[in-house]
Amino acid sequence: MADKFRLTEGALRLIMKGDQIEDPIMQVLGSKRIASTSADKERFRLLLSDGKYLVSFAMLTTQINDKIVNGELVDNTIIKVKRFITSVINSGGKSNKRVLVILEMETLLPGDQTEKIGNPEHLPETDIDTELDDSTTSNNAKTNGQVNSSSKPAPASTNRIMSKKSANVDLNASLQDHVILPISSLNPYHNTWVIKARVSNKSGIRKWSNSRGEGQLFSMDLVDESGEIRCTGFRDVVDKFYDMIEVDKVYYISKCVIKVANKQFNSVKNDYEMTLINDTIIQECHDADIAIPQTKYDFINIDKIANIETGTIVDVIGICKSVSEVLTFTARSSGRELKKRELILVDQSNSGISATLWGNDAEKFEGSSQPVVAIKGAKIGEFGGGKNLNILGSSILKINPDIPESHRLRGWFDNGGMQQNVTNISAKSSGGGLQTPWLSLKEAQNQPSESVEKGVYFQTKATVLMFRSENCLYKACPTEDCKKKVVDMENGMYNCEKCGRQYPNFKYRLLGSMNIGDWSGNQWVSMFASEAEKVLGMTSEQVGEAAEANPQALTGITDKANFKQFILKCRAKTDTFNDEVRLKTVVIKVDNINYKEYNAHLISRINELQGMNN
DNA sequence: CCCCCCCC
Repeated sequence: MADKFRLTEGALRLIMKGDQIEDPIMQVLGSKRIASTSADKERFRLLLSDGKYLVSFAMLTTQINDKIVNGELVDNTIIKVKRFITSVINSGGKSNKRVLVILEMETLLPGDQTEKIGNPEHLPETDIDTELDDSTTSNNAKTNGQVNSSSKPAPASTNRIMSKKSANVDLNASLQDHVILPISSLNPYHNTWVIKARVSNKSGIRKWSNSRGEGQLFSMDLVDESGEIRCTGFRDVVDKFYDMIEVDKVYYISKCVIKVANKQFNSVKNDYEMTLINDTIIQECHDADIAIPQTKYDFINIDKIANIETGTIVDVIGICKSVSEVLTFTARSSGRELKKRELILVDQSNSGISATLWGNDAEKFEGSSQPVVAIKGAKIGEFGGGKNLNILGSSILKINPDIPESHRLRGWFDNGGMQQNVTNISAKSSGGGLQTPWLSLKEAQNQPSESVEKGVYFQTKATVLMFRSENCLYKACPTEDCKKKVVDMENGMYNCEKCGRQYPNFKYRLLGSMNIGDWSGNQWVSMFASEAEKVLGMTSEQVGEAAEANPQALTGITDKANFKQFILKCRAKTDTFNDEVRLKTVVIKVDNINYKEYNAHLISRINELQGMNN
């Protein structure tokens, strides 16, 4: 039986000299797992025989590890080696070794149907060419591809992406002929490696300026079958590599610096990250290799997000059930003009969440067809007790990706999911749409610090004890939605620093501050114009006009608010001012007391206190 | 060496 498959005697001697042999037939005489770092994907070493010689420095590329794992390569198995590379490695100052890596193979005869053929002996070391290749020199160069082209060396002249400044590297060098290491095996202690990775995401070029200097940077996410890694280039390296990198393309990459990733800022699943340097070599890989995966997701159902901490980075897939227009507004904190678009994503957990796209992402998005939206690396945010998602610059957003989860969702949505009532976990006030809880002022003041750091929402029936008249009115920018205080230029013009221009007019706006009391205590609270107007029973404009006519009138107006009672929806949040932490309470909504509702609440509380609710 | 991703 084994006669049918004559081993290619002597093949290993040629191979270990760096030659290529077409489809040599060999016998596996043993295999073992290579001890590796914890982060490493497992690798297997083979004892190979060509019938005459034995080589123990043979490995499988990790893509075909399953052949060992599933028992296909038991001892004595006869294989045809269809694609392989050899490479000289020098690890840790010891003598050089040439290793043989099998990239593609076919089992000709299972090991249990034959036995060891011949009496092979270890290939003498003198027969192994361990001359260190100059930098990245290809072993194929020695045979010029004539013996065999099965490893498909790219013509040296074409499609080469290489840093011009790395001219010291042999331009005939092709990284593809090197041992390709899995991304998961990269670590800071080993710097001679080549990876083959798909660029799954690429940032824009960002400039920074801080106390330590300024510069520019860009980053990209690299992924292979073993894992992923974030890769960043700084300053002039940006100019060198930025344009040549295209998302979704596969590259051979070598000579980067590997350092420990700062997990605080890097959600890519790798303990390390890499930095592009001047010596870095990047070469595009042209043979489409399906073993290099597309984006890796770790999807979480939308309903689960309700219970995940704000700030966490997650992967989410959902149907874009609805989408807002692009909204433009000015950030109160930074004064910057922002653009956003909000999507409602729903999934089979019958939950929905608001996902916000920013800037360019917001403008580009087209969601009218209710597509599947997959997001890798969205950041969980919180507003009014509900959770939402922010699509960051580092997030990967894909529309209708061709992945099973996407097809499953489509099927669900188009066959009934569309009509399902979903729980919107972005709804204001925590607990998924529950009404704002009733707390007394004293209870609100005694909330645990971790709660008030995030903000506690509550409502209470309170009496206005004193509405402050000082500074309750200001002259605001007349532009719609810009509420910034303007500076009177004393020449009939009013300057808005936020809008950066002057206007001949302004708008009066109220800014309410009052002391309120309920049965438990009292509290200073502030509120914006819309709510202050409800308390005073006048519009900002009316108050402004009255004060302009007679400044003395202002105290009369604010005094009228005293002893009025309202249902106040508030947010209590800690605020640090001059190193002092204090509780800041903002009235979000002022409502007149609906006695029917309020009495129902009181009755419910009484029943609760009497233990009659259950 | 960045590390911002914003708003109600």
